[in-house]
Amino acid sequence: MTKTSTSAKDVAELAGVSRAAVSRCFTPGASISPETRARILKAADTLGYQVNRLASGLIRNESGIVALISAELATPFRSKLLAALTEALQRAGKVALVINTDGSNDSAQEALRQAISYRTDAAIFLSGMPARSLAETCQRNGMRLVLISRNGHHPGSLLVRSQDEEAGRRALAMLRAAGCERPALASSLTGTPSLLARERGFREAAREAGIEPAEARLGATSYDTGLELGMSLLTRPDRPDGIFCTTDLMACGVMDAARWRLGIRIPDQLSLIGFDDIPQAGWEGYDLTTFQQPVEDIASRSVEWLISKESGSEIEELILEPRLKSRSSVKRGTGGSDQTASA
Amino acid sequence: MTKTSTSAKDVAELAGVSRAAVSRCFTPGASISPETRARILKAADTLGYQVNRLASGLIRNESGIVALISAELATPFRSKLLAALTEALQRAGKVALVINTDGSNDSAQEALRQAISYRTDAAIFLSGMPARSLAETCQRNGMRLVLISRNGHHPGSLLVRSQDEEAGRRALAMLRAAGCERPALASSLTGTPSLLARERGFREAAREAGIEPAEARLGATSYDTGLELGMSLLTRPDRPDGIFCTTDLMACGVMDAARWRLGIRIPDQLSLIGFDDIPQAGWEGYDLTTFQQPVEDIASRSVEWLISKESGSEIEELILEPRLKSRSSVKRGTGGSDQTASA
DNA sequence: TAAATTTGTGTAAACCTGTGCACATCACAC
DNA sequence: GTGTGATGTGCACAGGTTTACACAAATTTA
Repeated sequence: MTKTSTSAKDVAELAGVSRAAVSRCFTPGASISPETRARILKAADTLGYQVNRLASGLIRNESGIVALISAELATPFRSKLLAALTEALQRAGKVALVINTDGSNDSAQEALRQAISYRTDAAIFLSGMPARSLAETCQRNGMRLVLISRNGHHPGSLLVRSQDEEAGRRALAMLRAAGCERPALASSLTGTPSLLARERGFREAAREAGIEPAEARLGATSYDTGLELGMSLLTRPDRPDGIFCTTDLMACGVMDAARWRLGIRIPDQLSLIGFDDIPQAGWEGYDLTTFQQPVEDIASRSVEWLISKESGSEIEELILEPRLKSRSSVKRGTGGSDQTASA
Repeated sequence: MTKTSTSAKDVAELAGVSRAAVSRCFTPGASISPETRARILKAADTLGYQVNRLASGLIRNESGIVALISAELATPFRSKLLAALTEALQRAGKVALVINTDGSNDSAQEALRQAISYRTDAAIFLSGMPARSLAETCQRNGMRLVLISRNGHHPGSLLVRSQDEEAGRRALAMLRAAGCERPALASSLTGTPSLLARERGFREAAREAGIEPAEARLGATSYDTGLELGMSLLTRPDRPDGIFCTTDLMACGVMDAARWRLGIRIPDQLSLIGFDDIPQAGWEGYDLTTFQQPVEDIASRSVEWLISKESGSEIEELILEPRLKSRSSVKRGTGGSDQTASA
């Protein structure tokens, strides 16, 4: 009936040692004799004792908790990243506190406050950005910050991103190599930095090639937006014959609009390229050519950075190369090889 | 350069009050005068003070943390549930600690140990089950346990599940009403209790109708398994004309195998029913008839239960009715209405 | 005006752990 | 016998908070 769980004191009494001994028993590398250690472990086992990490974190100033701050957790890409991050954290002996936001910076800021109140060892942002002043407060307190696919750069925090602009350029080159004469661009209105970079790369490469691509930008980064984008672009008089979607989720929507609503054949009449390599991109019906985000790398290297003790490690930006997943949604080139012209 | 963050003591000094006052300032309902409260809030703001919930949880014996224990976080249904749970928890002033497992009971047990070491207020299991003894230890310490779609029942914990068996029965009835003469069952080998119940319902209803349905059970509960299931069932000499898949994810695989590998038309030649109502089931190309799991309900009512102070609340089992989402993957009945025979 | 009540504040103990310091024990060598 | 070093243990404090208790001040009541 006791509301409070068993503490080190109880274990110490049962084992007939001091509280300090049981603390040392669970501290790797502490000086303790094998026999007392065994006696304590036995007592701990019968009592079902687990070290209280709240108290431990309080005194050691290291809670072992890392906050993951994100919006739209149920989205394929986000959930994939979330899974990879939680696994990487667990491998490193940390544990993930997941806080979801509505995507706004205010909401992310509030999430960070939550993280601070739990004295989180670090915070990883998948969405939004905290104000500079709060971020500085965090870092003064020894809390590491990781920003994934964010743009603004707080000194002392790690910035992880893909070569988005480059991918946009490659997408245009691939569409042209596939013989597309009217390439188009489809994106959302969210203004996410990584999406903007992909758009920019595509647009600039087009300009360099002397092409003015059709563009459509609508709503949120979702499948439904993809459907609308498809309808909007593919009912134009000068119908595009190749579309680069800044996200796989939207690409799936575009493909479905083309195939099921307009009867357009993929890739004969329309080539499609996405970004992220979500699981659905590999599904039989889509088989979408896309750029694979190295999710595992992002996760493991982020965690690696934030558990490295030396804050003086110079690396503060991590740019990863997305790997092209070439599938059947892009028409085989006009005899040319798959060489994509680089900038 | 101080490694330790600002504490209530700092705020108290700056505001010229005692540490107790600043504690009362942040405790709703505590007795404090408006002017000192204002002075403290101002001081807290300039110092960027956040109440240390580690220390708070230590003394109040209530950390505000709830553990979510699950495998395969990146799966559409799981991530949907996870998102709903984290949101519901945040609305209730709690915060979610996500621990992922490999699906085994041992792994879940280990996760629960982690939860205990953080003195979590509650633990919600989406996968696996802890041993009875450990579960009892938790409850003795005032930690609530919620088991979602699990079967074994620890007294004192909340069991949340859908009417799976009933849904299986309805699935068979619907296929028959659609004119299917060779209904079949497709499932995974994981032995998840909810999947088994759906299978059982389907099988029993078939037996009662004097039918012996074809069955296929393979591997994990995944899209790829669905592909294999589809190939396995649909290349039989007595090819099924209706399949109930115990999961949407597998149903998508079955549909893709039928449509893209075997050229079978849906629903003319094959009717399909799934379970869960994952987002992809509503996508244009699938438009899958399925049973919608009331994810929001599951989340909000679980959280409601676990924050209710009175552990004497008698309700210990929560059975939710999945809502039928009737879409185009099932052939329109032979003139009959959509009445599904109940047991 | 005195007594009784309310209101707000400070003091100190409690929660549970990690760890510096002092000390006891033991082995060993001289 | 003492000196030296190594090893293991206990004491006591620190870390940041909540809260019971005591008490002073302010307000109401008689």
